[in-house]
Amino acid sequence: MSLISIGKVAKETMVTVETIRFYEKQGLLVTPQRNASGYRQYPQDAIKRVFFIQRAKEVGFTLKEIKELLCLRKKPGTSCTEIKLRSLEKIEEVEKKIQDLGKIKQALSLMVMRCSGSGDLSDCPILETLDFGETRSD
Amino acid sequence: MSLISIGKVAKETMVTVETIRFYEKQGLLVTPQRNASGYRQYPQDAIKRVFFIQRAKEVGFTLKEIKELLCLRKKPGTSCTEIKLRSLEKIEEVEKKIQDLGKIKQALSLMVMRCSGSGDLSDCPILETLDFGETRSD
DNA sequence: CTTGACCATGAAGTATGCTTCATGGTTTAT
DNA sequence: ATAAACCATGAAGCATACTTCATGGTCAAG
Repeated sequence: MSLISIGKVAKETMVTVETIRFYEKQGLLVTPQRNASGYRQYPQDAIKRVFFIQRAKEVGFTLKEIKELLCLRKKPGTSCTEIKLRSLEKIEEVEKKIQDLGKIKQALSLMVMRCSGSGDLSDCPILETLDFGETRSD
Repeated sequence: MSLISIGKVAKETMVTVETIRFYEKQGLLVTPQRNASGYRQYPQDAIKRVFFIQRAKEVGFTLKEIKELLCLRKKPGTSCTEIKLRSLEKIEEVEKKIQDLGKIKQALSLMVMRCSGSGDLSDCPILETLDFGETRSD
């Protein structure tokens, strides 16, 4: 039940109050209640939401995409089937990112192993060890 | 051996020639050889490099960070131990991102399951299903 | 009752990552 | 030999995601 101030949300999530107001303007945070003097009053929920935004940002989602993720919900006019479909699309996106990261990690690991070994690390190890396999030879 | 033009690199990697020149200016692509008329001549390698940049960008690395990744190499003055250390740091970063993505995927999957079930998707399913567990109650 | 910490708004400024523009030389096919 | 396609440079413009600034109201402590 207890409502919290914008400063509290900012402190908990380690972002500035300006950023929170910015997210609100961009539609990522629902416009909160105001108290008598016009101060924003957030539900505890808001903290989770800001954390989610931060995490999603760190893995390459834009604010627009994050908004879409946060808006995947049942609105009058959207069918459950539609939400399901869009969620599945998003899951595919996420899986693609996980794969990409896996490849980057593999390349880095290989480099570490080479470093430990007798290897001569020449020009650009990360590129040598890295083969994404998309060099079309047409 | 065969060198390729900037246009070829652009076509293969599906970025614009301007972007490639921009990456060069930012130090992400090594300044290429020039032919008699001043045209850039890239090794095949450049294509891989641009692909790497694109992928790293999609998972949330900035150009500056990508440059660091691409520069993890043996330069006179850097010890193998140092490269190893920095690589291990990068691996941790990558693992953190993979974890974050896993959580986002989990939340999305849960939403899909709810959609399939009899569930009533109320306010914001992604937040309901999502618990990052970092709501400090101090 | 005032000082410092907090809140509000709107507008302008900044960093990143390109994109577009203006201008002009090169190469290739007809 | 000329038009279309490609290359070059530098400067300006643009979208995204904030940050800073200017200005002023609110509130709790001493």
